Amino acid sequence: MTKITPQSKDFAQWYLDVVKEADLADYSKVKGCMIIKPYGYAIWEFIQAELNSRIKKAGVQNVYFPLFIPESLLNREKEHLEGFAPECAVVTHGGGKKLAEPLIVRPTSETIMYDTFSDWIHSYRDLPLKINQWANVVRWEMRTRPFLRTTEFLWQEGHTVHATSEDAAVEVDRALNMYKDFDRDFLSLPVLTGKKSRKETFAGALYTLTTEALAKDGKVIQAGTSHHLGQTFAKSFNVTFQDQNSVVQHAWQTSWGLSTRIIGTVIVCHGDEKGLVLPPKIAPHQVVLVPIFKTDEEKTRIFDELNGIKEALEALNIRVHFDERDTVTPGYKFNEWEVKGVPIRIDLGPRDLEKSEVTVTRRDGDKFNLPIGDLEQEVPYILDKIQENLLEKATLFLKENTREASSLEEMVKILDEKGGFIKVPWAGTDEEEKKIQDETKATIRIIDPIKSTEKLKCFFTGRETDTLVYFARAY
RNA sequence: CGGGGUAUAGCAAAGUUGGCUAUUGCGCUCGGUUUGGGACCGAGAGGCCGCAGGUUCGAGUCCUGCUACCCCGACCA
Repeated sequence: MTKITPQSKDFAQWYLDVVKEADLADYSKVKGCMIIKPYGYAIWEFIQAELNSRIKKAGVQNVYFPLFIPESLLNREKEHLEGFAPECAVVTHGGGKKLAEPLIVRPTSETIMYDTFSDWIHSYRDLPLKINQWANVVRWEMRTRPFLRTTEFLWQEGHTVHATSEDAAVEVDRALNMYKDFDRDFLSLPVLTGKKSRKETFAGALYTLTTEALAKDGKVIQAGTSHHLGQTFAKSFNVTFQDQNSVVQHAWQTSWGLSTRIIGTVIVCHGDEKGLVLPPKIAPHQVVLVPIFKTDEEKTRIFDELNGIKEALEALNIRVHFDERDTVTPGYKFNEWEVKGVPIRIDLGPRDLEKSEVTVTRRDGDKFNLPIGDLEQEVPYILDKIQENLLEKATLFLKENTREASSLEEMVKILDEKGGFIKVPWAGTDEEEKKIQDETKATIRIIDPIKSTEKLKCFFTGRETDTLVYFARAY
């Protein structure tokens, strides 16, 4: 593994090294597509399971819609089409024959779902409709990186339909807060949340809310989004209902999603010079046991002891892996599990055994000894501590790297030297935002939901404003 | 799609003005010694030198074309 820190200029290389050495994913034969390997997929399964349960608690049901979207359906909503058409994969042949109508491999499922919703929804009694699907989508991106941006990726997409704009807005907020809480509680990731600027809003949406995380190289990454779709799609797809007064109305819709990119986000936010660092809640192995011995007699005693520890910890629902391999040395194992980000390593050798102790190494810091008898009490506590500590460190990093600027020059200076978020008063137009992007590569990541109580001067135009925005360079 | 770069074993590389059986390290297999921070010795297996043409007695090496991938931009979750 290249010995570069996540803060260094070679961050891109460090990232690729971590993905490879931690055995998360491989390249495939198709450019931009990746093979998610067992260790990486296990992480995704923990993310899925937890988020799925939170989605269901919100009264949302799972469904599955087809991979293919008839071209005419995608064309139905103009803004949406313009946003996605350039990056669509299109199937023109099937069964050896040219198709009468090309099929789009879904880049997202609004169009195919909403065409069906128009059949499902007739009355206000059919609302709200809340569904979600776990699926793969394809977007023909020009530049890809494992997890952070791949041609095909996995995600969940939630889609809800409501009778009023207010009801839809509540759902948009709920989804955003679900992501925010999930990121914090489960992934130890603090995120900034707020509205996207018009330029960054989802194609066809009224407005887009987002969660933005800060990577260790000072760049920012969109981790999950929630869109208020207004009645745009409802009008294009005839999603209508009769209200209590027998009046036919267009419905109000939302969509929200979180993808495998979140794994990349965990890597760039928690990783260090030794490799991956996993929050315990998504670690495939929360504890790895490494035996150290010379003689067969020692091996027998140490294996017995470790098997006992494994059983005791597993009874507490802790995911334990006993590394029994005799083909590699303990030193090799130490490094391998560090690269793979395992939260706790427990070593047991003859010296420890004599004192009825084990050597415990925390991936996020200390190494210390513990009496074997204390493990059942201590290990769950240490796992919690690691989960908390990662959040604390990331929160501090986010705080330290969120700065203010009073001019464009000052913003660029900070971005060049340190990166991070730059909080500024803003009254610019879409064109002025584009101009800043062209000159500085920074975009408005979020508009602060909290308005200033006093009048401020826009850092770029000098115009009066009460709006604050966060600029950053993003992935 | 623009700019730059690279294609030699699973991975990383060397290969001189064209010359003999294509080399080295890591990894892999077998045997032995090891084992508290990526062990050591010995013996092996593994190659369409990216693809297609051309020049030549002779091409990994020179020429032409193609393709793929990587990096930097534009596009994006």
